[in-house]
Amino acid sequence: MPAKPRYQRRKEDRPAEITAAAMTEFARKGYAATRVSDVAKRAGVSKGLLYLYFKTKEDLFKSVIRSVVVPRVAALKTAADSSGLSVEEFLRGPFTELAMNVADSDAEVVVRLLIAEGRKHPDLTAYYCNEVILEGMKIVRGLLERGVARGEIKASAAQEFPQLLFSGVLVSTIWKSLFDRHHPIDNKAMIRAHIDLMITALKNNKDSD
Amino acid sequence: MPAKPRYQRRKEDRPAEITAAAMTEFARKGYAATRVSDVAKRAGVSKGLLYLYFKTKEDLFKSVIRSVVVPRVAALKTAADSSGLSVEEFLRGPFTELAMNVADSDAEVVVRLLIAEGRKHPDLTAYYCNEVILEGMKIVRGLLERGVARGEIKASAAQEFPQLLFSGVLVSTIWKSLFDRHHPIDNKAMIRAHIDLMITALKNNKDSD
DNA sequence: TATATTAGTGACCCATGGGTCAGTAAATCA
DNA sequence: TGATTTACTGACCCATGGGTCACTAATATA
Repeated sequence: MPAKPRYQRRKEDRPAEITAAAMTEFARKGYAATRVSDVAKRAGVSKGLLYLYFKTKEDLFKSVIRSVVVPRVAALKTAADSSGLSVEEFLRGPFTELAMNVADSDAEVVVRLLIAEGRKHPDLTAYYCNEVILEGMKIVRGLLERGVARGEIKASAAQEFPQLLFSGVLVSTIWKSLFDRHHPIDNKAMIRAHIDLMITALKNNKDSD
Repeated sequence: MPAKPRYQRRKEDRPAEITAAAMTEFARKGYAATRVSDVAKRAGVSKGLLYLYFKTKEDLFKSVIRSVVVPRVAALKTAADSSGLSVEEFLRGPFTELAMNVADSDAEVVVRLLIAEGRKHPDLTAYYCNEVILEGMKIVRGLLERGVARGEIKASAAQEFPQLLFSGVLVSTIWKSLFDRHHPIDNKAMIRAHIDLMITALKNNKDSD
């Protein structure tokens, strides 16, 4: 009777499994405080194997970021394309959905990691800036301009700074990661409140009273 | 002729000087990547002396945070007390001033450090949450309630989530630290834009059109 | 069943950097 | 002008953890 093999060779699945394990560890302890050996252990793999698939720890970090960001960007683009929607419909529909999703998923960790470690990885930050931030801004800006043209909303500085539309999610993310244990709040309600405020602001001229 | 002394004993000034040096180093490289010896060198002091005034590296970190936070909280309280101001006057006056100040000073670094390292220092985070965040929220909430009572603004979810008023500064801080080199923006204009939007939202009911 | 290939292992190397402490010299005091 | 105190130095210690590599064994092939 042959003893069961000590391990199986699963070349295809290893990178994804290791990336997922790294995600978990980074989320718990941050980048610097996470040991590569812990990631390996969580992935059920030796440290040596990890270094077969990832050249360095930084490489692993980048892989974690991309694994979360790439599908999210795709989702945003899809949402933006499905739109004969009005500004309000878009913001209350797909936009809210995305915001909620970011607020309680892996993406939350990525936002935190990027803020924390971004400056040490300039090429990663550049990638993120172009592929996520500027892309997101372009979509929202386009939406707002169309809304103004259609007379749904008034012109405002939100067109110049569409990133402000995302500020609610940002607050929610940071709150969740830092203060929620000390002072828990209803994050989804807060995100909804922010979108409400923004919609009200967009519909009304700032000179009105 | 006596050679000039190799060093002077300056017990009073050392802690502040070391804290300032640490602030600079942490700002450049983050907490984990900063070597205690680098801080000492910048402060013009030996590593041994640093450990005479600060028990651990973490201790030093806490000192940095407090050194920036404490005077800022005082400023906010003062601003809040000087107020027969209307909501709009307060937001366009002292509040804007504080926001601008945070956006281009040491405070920016502290915000980043707290987001990055906060979870590893729970007692520091608790302190910050209570002394800064909840305090700031209380002030803004009080202001909003008074504004509603006086009929200056409409009731809104901003009363439940006054932290949303600060979301513009947060976006600005993070933008500056991560994306400004890739895609520079006028941060002060953005902060002003955010306050404009908020004021418009506060003055108008969300059912209006 | 022998041979070749390569996924996978884990003991090891060593640079790094937080923290210590025996000693030094600047100020203070008698 | 010694004697005492203590702010200050810097060489040292050693735990930590990123990264390597000689080896092992699971699969593929003939």
